[in-house]
Amino acid sequence: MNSYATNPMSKTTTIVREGESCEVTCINPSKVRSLARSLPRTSAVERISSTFQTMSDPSRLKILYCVSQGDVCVCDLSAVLGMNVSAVSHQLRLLRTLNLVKPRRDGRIVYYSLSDEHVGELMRMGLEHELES
Amino acid sequence: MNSYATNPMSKTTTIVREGESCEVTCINPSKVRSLARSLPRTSAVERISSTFQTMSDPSRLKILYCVSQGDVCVCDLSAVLGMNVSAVSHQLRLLRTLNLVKPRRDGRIVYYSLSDEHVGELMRMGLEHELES
DNA sequence: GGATTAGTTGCATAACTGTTCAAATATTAA
DNA sequence: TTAATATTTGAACAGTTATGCAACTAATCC
Repeated sequence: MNSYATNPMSKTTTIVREGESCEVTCINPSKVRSLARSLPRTSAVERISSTFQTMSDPSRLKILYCVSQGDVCVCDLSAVLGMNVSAVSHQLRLLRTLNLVKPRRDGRIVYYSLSDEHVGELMRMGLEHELES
Repeated sequence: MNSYATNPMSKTTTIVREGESCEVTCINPSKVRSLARSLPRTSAVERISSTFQTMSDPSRLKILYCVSQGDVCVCDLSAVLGMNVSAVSHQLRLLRTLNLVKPRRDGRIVYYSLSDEHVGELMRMGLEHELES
């Protein structure tokens, strides 16, 4: 095979990554090829992970919880969460940009509500598991 | 009421936040009290959000996907993902610390597999939604 | 217009994070 | 023991991010 002091376990095989073929060294070629075929491409994984990232901050997750229960204004969110009004507004802007919440103005007051049901589902699932463990 | 030029919408009420009672100014006292009652406490929210944070990185999410399909060694993960072996190992250590993956040594080779079914569920849900949209 | 309230935004900053490089450890076989 | 391989680890770095402050806009009522 070769003249090294130990037998390397590694072999080489060809896989397709992000649409382009490339040769890689690995231990289990068939497993690697199988994974390379089924792994969603980076663009899709990035979209999913960014959804999770939105829910990865405690303050933001609390905000999402509140607005999932119905319309809540900035001032009330600030009161419930014990957060600076400015901090709440910054987070709401982020959520607005991602189309996860939608604002409704009533005079000086702006009410926010959850507009993405998928995020609501993931949040409920996370909550359920946490409370039962 | 008062002698200001405009009528403020804000009122004050008392809620319980993280176990301690505090007076807050808000627009809708009853809504605020209701949210304050149902909002899980910070320690629980932090645990949930840290689960989401784990899945908020594309590389880590790919690793989790791979090890959810069966045992995979570091070298093969590196090959499939096109990542530095060291980077993969760093991420695996993090996942190990969180008890999300478990290692199994076979000689020089260490195989990792998913050990937290809840994370697997959340990942599948995220994937399903992404692929259908 | 003028004064007050509700909310937004830009900037600065401190904290965190993912990756790489280099060095170390663990295992195997000659 | 020696050499090679598979993985781990520590340190450093670049990039990101959540928050607070101050200044701003938007809306209301006199």
